[in-house]
Amino acid sequence: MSAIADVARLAGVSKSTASRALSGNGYVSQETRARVEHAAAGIGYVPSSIASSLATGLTRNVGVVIPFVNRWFFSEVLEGIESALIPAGYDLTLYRLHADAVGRQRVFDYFLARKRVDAVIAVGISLRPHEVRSLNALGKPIVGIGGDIPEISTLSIDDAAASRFLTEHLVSLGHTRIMHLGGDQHEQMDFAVHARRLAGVRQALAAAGLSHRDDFRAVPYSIPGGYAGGLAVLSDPSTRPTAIVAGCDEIAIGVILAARQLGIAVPAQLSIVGIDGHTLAEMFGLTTLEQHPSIQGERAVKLILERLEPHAEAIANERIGIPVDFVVRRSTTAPAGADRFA
Amino acid sequence: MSAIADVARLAGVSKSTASRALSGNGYVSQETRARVEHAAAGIGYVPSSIASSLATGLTRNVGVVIPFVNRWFFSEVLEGIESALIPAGYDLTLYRLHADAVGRQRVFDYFLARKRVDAVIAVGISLRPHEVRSLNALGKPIVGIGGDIPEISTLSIDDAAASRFLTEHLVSLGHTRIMHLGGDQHEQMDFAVHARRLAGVRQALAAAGLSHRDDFRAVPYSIPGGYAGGLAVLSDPSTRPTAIVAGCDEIAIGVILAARQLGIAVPAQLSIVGIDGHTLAEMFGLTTLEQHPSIQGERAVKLILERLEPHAEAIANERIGIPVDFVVRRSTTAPAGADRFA
DNA sequence: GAGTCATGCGGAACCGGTTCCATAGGACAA
DNA sequence: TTGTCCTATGGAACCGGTTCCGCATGACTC
Repeated sequence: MSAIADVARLAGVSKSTASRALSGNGYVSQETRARVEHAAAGIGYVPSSIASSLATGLTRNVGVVIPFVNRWFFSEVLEGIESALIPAGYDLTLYRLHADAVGRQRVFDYFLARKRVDAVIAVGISLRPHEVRSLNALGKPIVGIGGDIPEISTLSIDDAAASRFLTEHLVSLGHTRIMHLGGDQHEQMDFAVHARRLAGVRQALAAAGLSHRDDFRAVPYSIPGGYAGGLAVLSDPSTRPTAIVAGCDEIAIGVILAARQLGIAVPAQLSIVGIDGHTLAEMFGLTTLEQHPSIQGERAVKLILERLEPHAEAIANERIGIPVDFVVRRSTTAPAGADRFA
Repeated sequence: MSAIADVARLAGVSKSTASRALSGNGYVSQETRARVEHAAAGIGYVPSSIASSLATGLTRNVGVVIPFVNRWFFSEVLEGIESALIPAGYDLTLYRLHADAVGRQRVFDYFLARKRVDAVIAVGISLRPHEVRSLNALGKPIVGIGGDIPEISTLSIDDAAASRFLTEHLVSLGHTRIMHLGGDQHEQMDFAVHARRLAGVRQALAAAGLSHRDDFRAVPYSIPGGYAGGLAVLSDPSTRPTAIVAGCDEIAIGVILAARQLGIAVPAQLSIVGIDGHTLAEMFGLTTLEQHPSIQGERAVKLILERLEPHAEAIANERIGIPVDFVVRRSTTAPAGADRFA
């Protein structure tokens, strides 16, 4: 194991000069620097980031806590975080936070606190006040994605506004029997995303005077979930809605497949909208509200890096709304028989 | 910043005794241990894993290099790795290795080598000999997933055998016009997965005397890729195959959607098989060969942990074949008009 | 010619744990 | 009674960098 002391000896300088030469901090003559670098290359010197971290107090490592890595939204966010973090010279340590409270406790107490990371990005996880406090006490910046967390900066779309907007769009097309297929209210994760999206739909329906009893059905947040839910909701022609606001694109795609299965023409007999901008949305001609999760990840990194600047003292915590893009494709139109220009 | 020295002072013992009391190594009386623990709790002592790493030479951190996190196979593997690593007390540091060589070089030189990790798991990335050597020189165990890498232990399915088996299955059903829709031979990643799967199909076709010119079409490894390829291949009834071996389940699902689009009945007019065991395979009734990527991730962790045992000196490098499960669903049958028992 | 300042470098302390070594008391066996 | 072993603890070295401080040199200013 060759250390910087070996490099120094070989170059005939002191440890401190070798350190300065290799790190570029402080005064070192051109000639000395060259000698040190040559010596380092000669013995294949590799600096120990651990020793460096201990001395400087900086790990150059950011912890990402996330509930899933194999779901579209989360993997996209993770990709965005990774691609922004590495060029900035930071490592990414991944902590998947399961539903189980013990594991969560363990991650916070055992891993995050132990000065292993300089900062934390929480994706789709609502940190508890004491979790925020313990991280704050260690002076570690935190940024959240996916919902509001008191006392820290967060990045998210406005879920209620999103589904309200989509519902209003369907209303403006002339639909009157609109239904929401979204996530189970009891199975949602920390942020009440499912509840907020449902609320948005209901707000729009109420505003249009189109509220009705069967305005919602809970389904798993996946293509099979949307498919099964779609079959259930669409099979009876007498009660069938003319438009569906899906809780996410995956549900929407499932509903499209269910409609095809039942021989219901989309959009002629059924309009469908989703939220996400999923990779498959284009192929299925899905009208959706894109929320660009990978950009959310990149922006979170930018916020973290700002807070990691040496001088940056207290940056105000803010709730940053992520802009969404409404993309109209072939899954929406006016309901059959409606006069579009009524 | 309270350190172990503060704990020691508060408990009226030496640093060494405090360390022994808290870590559980060495002799400490019950009474002293209790005093130390009480003192630690009192001032909210949090050990620095960095300092511990420097002293012990162990980071309790495993590096995972992976080309994607937002593709099914890779995210499943990652999930499997994570869920096995955390309970073992290890952190997971993620390095996404892009196609670009500069980034790759950087990851290896700048991050992995710097003693930040105790071991490396390479997923879907064929480490170069010098990369393996540099990691070996640092005494860091490596395990690969997805293909063979000289000099290290690897975990993978036998790609050629898999596609050969599936092709043989279609042959045994009586199909004679079998085609492969797989990945572009020039766009594959490090491991020649695309080439090997194509080779397996051709071996089986040749063995059955069914070789033909139009036995392969290159498509993107995705549902839209399979869809577009499917439309192209299936639109002409005179040249249409009666069975398709897809390079992966996503392509297979795309082909199923293309067939539906063209009004081709699956499996009556077209049999389709995939490789993967994708989450959506069941919903589409896809006959496939499951390769359980999350289990591959878990097994890789097991291998890594064995190699990380203090005494474990030289464990032989082996190529471990991952068992696959053949799951027959509704996408395969004998070709129309064929006498199944001929 | 004395004072100031920028540059270049070595020595030593420091980050916060772990662990080797020495010391000492008590139990137990020969 | 002496020797040996086990337990319990403190002191100090150590892991491998970074950085503060001090000293020396040379250029430049007044």
